[in-house]
Amino acid sequence: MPDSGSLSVKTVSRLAGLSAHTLRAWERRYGAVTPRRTETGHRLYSQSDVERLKLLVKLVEQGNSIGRIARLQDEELAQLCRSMAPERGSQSPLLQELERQEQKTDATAGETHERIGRILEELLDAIPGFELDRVADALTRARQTLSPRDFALEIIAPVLGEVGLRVSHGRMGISQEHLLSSRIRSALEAALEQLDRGLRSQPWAVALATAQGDLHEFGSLIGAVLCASHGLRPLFLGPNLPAPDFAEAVRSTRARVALLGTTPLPPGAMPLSYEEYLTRLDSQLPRDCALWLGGRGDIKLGALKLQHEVRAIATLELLDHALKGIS
Amino acid sequence: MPDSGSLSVKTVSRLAGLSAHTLRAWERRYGAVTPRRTETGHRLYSQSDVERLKLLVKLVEQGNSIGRIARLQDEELAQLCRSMAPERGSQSPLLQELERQEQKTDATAGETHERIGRILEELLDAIPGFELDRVADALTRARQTLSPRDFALEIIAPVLGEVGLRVSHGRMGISQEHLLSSRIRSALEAALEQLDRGLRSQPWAVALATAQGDLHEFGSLIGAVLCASHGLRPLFLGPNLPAPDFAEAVRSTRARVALLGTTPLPPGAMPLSYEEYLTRLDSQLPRDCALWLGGRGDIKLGALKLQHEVRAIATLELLDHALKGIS
DNA sequence: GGCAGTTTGTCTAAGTTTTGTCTAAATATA
DNA sequence: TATATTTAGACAAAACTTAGACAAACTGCC
Repeated sequence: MPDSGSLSVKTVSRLAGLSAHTLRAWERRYGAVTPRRTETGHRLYSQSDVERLKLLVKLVEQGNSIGRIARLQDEELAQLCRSMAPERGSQSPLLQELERQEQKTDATAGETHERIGRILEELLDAIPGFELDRVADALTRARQTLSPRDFALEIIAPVLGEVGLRVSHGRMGISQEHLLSSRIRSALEAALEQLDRGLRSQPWAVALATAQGDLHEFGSLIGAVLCASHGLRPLFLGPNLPAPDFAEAVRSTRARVALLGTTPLPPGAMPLSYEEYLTRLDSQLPRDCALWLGGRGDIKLGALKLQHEVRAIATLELLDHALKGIS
Repeated sequence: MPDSGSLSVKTVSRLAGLSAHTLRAWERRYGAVTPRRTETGHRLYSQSDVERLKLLVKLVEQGNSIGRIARLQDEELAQLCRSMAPERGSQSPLLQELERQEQKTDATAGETHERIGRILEELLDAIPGFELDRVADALTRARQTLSPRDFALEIIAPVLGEVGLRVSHGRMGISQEHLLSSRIRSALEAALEQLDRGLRSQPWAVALATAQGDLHEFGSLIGAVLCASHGLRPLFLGPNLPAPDFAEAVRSTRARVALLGTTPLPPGAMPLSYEEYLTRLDSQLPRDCALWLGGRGDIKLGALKLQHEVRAIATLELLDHALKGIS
């Protein structure tokens, strides 16, 4: 029985460093610890009770309120204790930021998943009632807690998928969709800008766009975030870009990859079919620039004779992997 | 709850280095941080709140005014902090102070105009060569030096006008235009979000959108920024919104004004003409909601018999004035 | 330079919540 | 019997809340 010691109130009070009165009050009011009892009602504290109490005392001394932390699990207490530790005085903001990023990554995998689930739920829950505050909060929180890559892949992509479904089933209005899209786009752009600031002076690596008439920009935008996450400086040219302009941009910036986002579109939505668009793009693109197709656009590559080798990358996960390969 | 510390006002005041009074004033007046609350109303600060506050304190000490920086995003703060830092270290505090005073006084009214001119030039100069870094810097600087209203009216609107001219004259490529638009939009959205955070809990005042088929969103977006600057909470629904959805959104949010952004478009660009669109919108809009038309769309109002009184507001300056009237 | 208006830190006042401490009476232990 | 522990409840200090006042400093403007 290593952990079932039988320490009395007085002993524990001395060991943990608080009065017996307080000790009992903490138990009565906040359930800070729940020692075993003798048949006659006397408390029997264990060694781990003492440890827990010591931790609580320490945290309270650091300014936490006992009523708020008393019911936390041991693990949560330990974590809180760790996160309270860095109380170094005047650090440069840069260092602070780095530290914060470290803190982010040190969340364990399991927790991350749970958190992602919560954020997803929160987002999808807040949309129907125009609760933009909650949406904004959830997005901000997600962007602060997760890496840009995870933010894009684990939060934004699923949300967009679900939104698409709901809209097509009539379970979500177009105005709600627009509102959410707008917020999501601005969050993605902020993430992209943030990453991009770290890639200045780097050469442009991947140019992204969608074809003329294709207004679905999110695929490319997430693609750009992924590129930047892998250290490949993206040139996000937005949706609806004519082939000559795409080629010209690639030429001017000497990007190594041209990534065209594609979507299954009804015929006639685009002034040129994907096949026609690709033919033109192919002929005007520099020789040493790779041509990638992202997304699930309906394209018959077989019939085309293109100079560039074309690589089709259907999903964002595959793109993530492909980028890992060339970075 | 990984990041949801339970720090009290007092603790945070000690950690961040400002008085509890000031801390609350910053929250009340500028929304510098928004801690969670207990059921009884006591504030619960998180560790990241503390980080943010430390940053704010530092920036305020360096001469920034809290009212201007309190609502900036965390990253913007970090960036601002970095950009304030450069020549520190070897200088005496006295010299720093003198320098700061110089910097302050040299920003007189007359120079605001000159500064606007410089930023404009910088922007238009950096675009042709894909110098996105300079573009981003200029935009960030503009957004930090100017009020959101001035930023939108004095910088963004003229730039967009000039860009439109250049594109139509073939003096600017479409890819450059897309790149710039994307940055501008994200800057405007950031400004909007920043303002919006100060308007939470306010009722929705103005709903903005453009008609189905009209993809020009900048007018409405700037309009939204103007609304927010005047304390009128905007609901920016984005471009390309069908009339029923517009009306539904207005109904759900009880917005007092529906503002439709319009543009002179070639016939056939929109599935419904403005006249048809307006007729539908008019019939579905709540009675007590005003209907405003922004921009220079070509609309024959005379022939229409609408229930709502329609107010046409051709320019952003006029909109600014109209908003002043109802705020 | 002087003047009106805004910004901002500080403070007061009155009321609520949290929390450590204590009392009283009953029971247990040694 | 003397000492410890139990419960329930009382109490007050400390801390927190909001609303508003106020003056110093800063702003833009003439």
